[in-house]
Amino acid sequence: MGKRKENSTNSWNESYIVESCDLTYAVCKIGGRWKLLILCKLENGKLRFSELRNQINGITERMLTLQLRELEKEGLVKRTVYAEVPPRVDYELTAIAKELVPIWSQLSQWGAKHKNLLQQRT
Amino acid sequence: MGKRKENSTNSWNESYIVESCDLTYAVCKIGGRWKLLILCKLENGKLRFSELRNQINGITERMLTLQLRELEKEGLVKRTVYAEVPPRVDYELTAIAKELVPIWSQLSQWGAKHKNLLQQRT
DNA sequence: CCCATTACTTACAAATTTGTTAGTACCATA
DNA sequence: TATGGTACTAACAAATTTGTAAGTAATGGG
Repeated sequence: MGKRKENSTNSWNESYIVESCDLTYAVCKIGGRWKLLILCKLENGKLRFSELRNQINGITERMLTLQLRELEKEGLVKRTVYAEVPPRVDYELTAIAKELVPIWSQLSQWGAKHKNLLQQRT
Repeated sequence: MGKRKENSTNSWNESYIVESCDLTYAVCKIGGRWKLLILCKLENGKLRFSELRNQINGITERMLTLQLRELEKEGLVKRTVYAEVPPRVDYELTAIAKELVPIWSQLSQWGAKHKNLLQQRT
């Protein structure tokens, strides 16, 4: 009983997103608990799975895998598997993901500014 | 039995956020299912509660209230109550929220571009 | 007095997202 | 033959987020 939810925080109804603004679409791509953190770490080049795991405080292997899979599917991250044992896999930003870098640096500055403002009020 | 989760998608542990990057902090402020949609609608000036409700497809009054409250608390939206009956309340962007506008327009362009790329692959 | 209007609340239920724990495969090395 | 390192998966449980449905207050007009 009760209708199905038609959308959730980060994986809405594709049709809805596509109809609505590109901004919402964009934020979906990088939203969620871990995605931005992962993308940030890759900003300076390739990293292996284990390097990512160690650099991102608190992430579990499961979450890292899930998020990397989504990022890959959405074309933000490129995954390379080397035919070695023990396995070696690395991840890097795709061209379009790199285009986000200047944007998120602005956003980051905004964040810092906003944080200061809020602290002053307290 | 199982530790408490120390963070959730949009309302993590303040200390963790503050320690970690400003980018993550910023994305938290505008993350979640509805916040950006609300902020976008306010881009061109004040709107009443009911106007927001009508312009945002699918939002419920409960969610609109909750999100507006958070945005207000975080200094992104200013709420003005008029002493009238029936009640009249309007919402507008604060100065710091307006600084986001150029950023989200870039993000929006990125979103459009990314959407095209993905479609070409299919 | 009764109703309409607006901007909310409240209590509850469901869905989604995340976390926990325990595996798996592969081969090289001891 | 047993062990170790790497990059995962799978099953389950818990937390968080969102939705639903039903109120509430205040007052002007009929």
